[in-house]
Amino acid sequence: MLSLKSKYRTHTCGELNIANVGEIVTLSGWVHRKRDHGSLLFVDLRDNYGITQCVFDGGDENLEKIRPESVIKITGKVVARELDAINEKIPTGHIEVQAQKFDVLTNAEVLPFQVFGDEETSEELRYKYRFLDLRREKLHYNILMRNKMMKWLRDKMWDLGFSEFQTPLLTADSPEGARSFLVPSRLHHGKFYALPQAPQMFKQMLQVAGFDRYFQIAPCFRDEDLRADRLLEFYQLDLEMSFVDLPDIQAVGEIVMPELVKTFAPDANVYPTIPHISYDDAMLKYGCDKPDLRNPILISDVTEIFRGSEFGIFANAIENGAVVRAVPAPNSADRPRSWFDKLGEYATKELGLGGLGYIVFADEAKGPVAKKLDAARIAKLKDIAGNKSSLFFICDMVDVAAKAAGKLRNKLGVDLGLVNPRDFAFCWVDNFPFFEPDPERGGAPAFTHNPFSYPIVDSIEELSTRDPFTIKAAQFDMVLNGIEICSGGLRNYNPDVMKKCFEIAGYPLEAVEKNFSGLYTAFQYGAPPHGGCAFGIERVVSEILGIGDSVREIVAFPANQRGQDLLMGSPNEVSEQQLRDVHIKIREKN
RNA sequence: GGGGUGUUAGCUCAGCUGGUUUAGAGCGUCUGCCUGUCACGCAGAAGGUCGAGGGUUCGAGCCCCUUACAUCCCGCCA
Repeated sequence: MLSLKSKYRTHTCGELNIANVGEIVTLSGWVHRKRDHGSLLFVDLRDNYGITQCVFDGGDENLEKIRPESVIKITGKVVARELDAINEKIPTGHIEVQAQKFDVLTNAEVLPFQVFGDEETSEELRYKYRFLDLRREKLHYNILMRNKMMKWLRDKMWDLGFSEFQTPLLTADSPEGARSFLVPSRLHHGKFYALPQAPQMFKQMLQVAGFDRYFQIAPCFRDEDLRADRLLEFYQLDLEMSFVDLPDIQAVGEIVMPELVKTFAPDANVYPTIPHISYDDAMLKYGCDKPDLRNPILISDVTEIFRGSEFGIFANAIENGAVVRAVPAPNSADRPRSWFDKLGEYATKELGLGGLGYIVFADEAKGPVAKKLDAARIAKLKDIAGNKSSLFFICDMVDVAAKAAGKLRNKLGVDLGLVNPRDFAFCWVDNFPFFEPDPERGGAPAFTHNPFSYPIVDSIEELSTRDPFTIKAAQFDMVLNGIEICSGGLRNYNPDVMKKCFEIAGYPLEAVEKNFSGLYTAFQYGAPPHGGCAFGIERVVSEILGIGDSVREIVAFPANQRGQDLLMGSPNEVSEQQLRDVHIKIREKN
């Protein structure tokens, strides 16, 4: 490693210990904290590597005036602390530097918020002064951990035999998926580049070019509204492989992801197996396509139990095509009435349901729903719930009921303390439908995922003749603790199959050539069967660091929720000349 | 595009049913004191258009309307 010594320091603020006692050292760093005792003054000096206490015996008027976060250089002698003065909280706590002289390198103004401590501050202020925010212990640590994980992932991919590539950032807009960021072209009047939503077509092209195994830690851009778990620009561990089947691709995730978690979260309890769950099963049992397997609650379909029952609201709705989903709440029978009322309020307010029926199984079945049901039906429901538990019912059309049940399942998991945050449960979700009904086109088939994935059929004949809604995609997601961390699959590398798929999805044949011309052309000249996937770096890293959804906590310079960078002032206006150069005229706001 | 929540000192927040004179607290800042602190301590001071505008009222930080901004969610998206 390159030496950290310079004219500013002989050591860092994190390395001095009892072995250095007696040495004359020079340290440089930020004034983390001052404790002024008059003619005795303590300064905690901080740099990237740690904190060292420096003592000024006799005081110093100039130093007393130095504000926190000023940068100073101190020279002095390392001395052992008295036994009762040792600070076990920091690695340098057995020594201190008896300062002999100091220089102020730069002064700090009064701070907009404190670097020391962990007082909460608004995002607005934190982003405006991100350089201060990044000095704070937690964020500084997060960023460094992210660095380490990136290197680990890169090394791992090399070790697994992948080659690393870079692909263009100024590329062509493609019609699928999210909205692209556009960059106007100066040389080509009225034309635009698009920033890639993912290097999808390039990585497939590299397969056609015969590179066999590709990876890239790729920047991706999507011009969509933001959330806590979404960024305008984010990174994917993107990979693609030739001559593979689904398990060959998934093997990468099976090897890399659990090991990454174990390496960087030594206290983690990583579940030993990674189950495969079909999309249909996930929607039924977990009420979403990204189940959190740490939560033991399983949703059941109880439509048949309520069909023809005395509970008229449900029975009638079932006759009109609704389903009933049951969400058990283990060991909740002795919860007070208010607990159930609050969940009812959650169901109507947050989930938009008409109400939330439930039965409490405390030896007897209790609640308004139970009164309307006969003993046989009650017994079946009790089998699902278990004694000392309660069972919540959601009755609606299948999609609505499934999703609402999923949200209730998540809420119950948290409320009942069933989810351990240091557990890490991976799963694969697969067997996605290839087509879904498009309501805007009268329920005609449309691509469910992207048009790149391969339909699971044996022949073009089968593709042509089968009910399109029964066809599954060679496509999978990897899910960690209820977070979708990866999406991938086998690609549609066969031009004839591709054309047929577009035809079923209602596109004219020319659309294939127009929208995917590069790739479509490439496939005319011998394309290997190939597939791959991409892991969302920020999501994985934030989950490992235990900061959950808030993906911006591991990005050094994130945009705020409105896509602005308050520190650099982006997006900003440009000069008339710059607009002219790229042939742009700003429209009136409409 | 829609909805929830919020906006009071530099920061984090309290402020009751609309009525205690000068709107409070902690942290920070400034001044003074302090030789063993490590969230140092003690004494004092400065610091507020209560987001903005309008309305109701004898009286508004508090109620109503408009608006701006922030944040979270839905749509959208990975």
